[in-house]
Amino acid sequence: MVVSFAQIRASQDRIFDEGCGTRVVLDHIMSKWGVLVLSALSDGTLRWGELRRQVDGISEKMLASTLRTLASDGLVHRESLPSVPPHVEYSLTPLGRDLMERMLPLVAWVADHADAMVGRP
Amino acid sequence: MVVSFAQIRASQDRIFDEGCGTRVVLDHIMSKWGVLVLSALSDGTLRWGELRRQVDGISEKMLASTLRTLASDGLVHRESLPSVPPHVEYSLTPLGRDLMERMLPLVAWVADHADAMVGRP
DNA sequence: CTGTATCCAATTCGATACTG
DNA sequence: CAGTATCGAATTGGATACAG
Repeated sequence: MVVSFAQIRASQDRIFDEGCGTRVVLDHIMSKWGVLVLSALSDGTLRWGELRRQVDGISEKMLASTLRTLASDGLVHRESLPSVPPHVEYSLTPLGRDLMERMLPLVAWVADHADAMVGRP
Repeated sequence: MVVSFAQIRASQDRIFDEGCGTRVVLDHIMSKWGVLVLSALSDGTLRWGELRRQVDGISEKMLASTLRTLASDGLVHRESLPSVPPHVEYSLTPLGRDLMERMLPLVAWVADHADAMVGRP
């Protein structure tokens, strides 16, 4: 198990340089909306409208853009059912579930400690 | 151990609403530069100039702003040694180390998988 | 060495309106 | 229902210069 940042850096040269894959993916999943969309989907499949309601404050533009990014990263699966009216479902891919196994403990920690942290002098 | 997003949500009402403490802290630590600064500090104390070199691409403005935010959240400790020329050291607080215990596994996962993810069709 | 101040460019983002 | 298109506002961010 990796426990130090030095170990992570050692695993590959220049792994945290600007524009490298690691930085790009970090920007996607650690973005304002990325975390929330991924977290919402970690409970199971959701439709477009359900996602929009669960992720408080997200605009349609940002939801569409976030979903496209996460899907192209292979973290989110989009399934369009051929019906009228349209019915589209979003879910985590196996890769996405693997990621959320690491992310949820972090989100849980923040939820636990946030109120003691904000507004400090 | 919390494993589902539903459990996290259940722990407090409206915990993921816009403007709530959880969202504010998430924005700080999951920000573009927040992750990288915290990661760099997780290896130990660093001076201003060392941080600037280790976090590739960060501007002085963003480094200053990121450090102020993380310090006011109680995650980073700033120690100014009274010498000429000035010598200032930054390190994680116990709270910051606690956080990084959850964040480093996530960063390590991304470093491992990023190159297989970016540039997918 | 460790920052702060200022200006300006780039990007993000939200509201609104509209389509299949 | 599930998006796309467009616009302008707001925010972010970098370069530079400078101060303690």
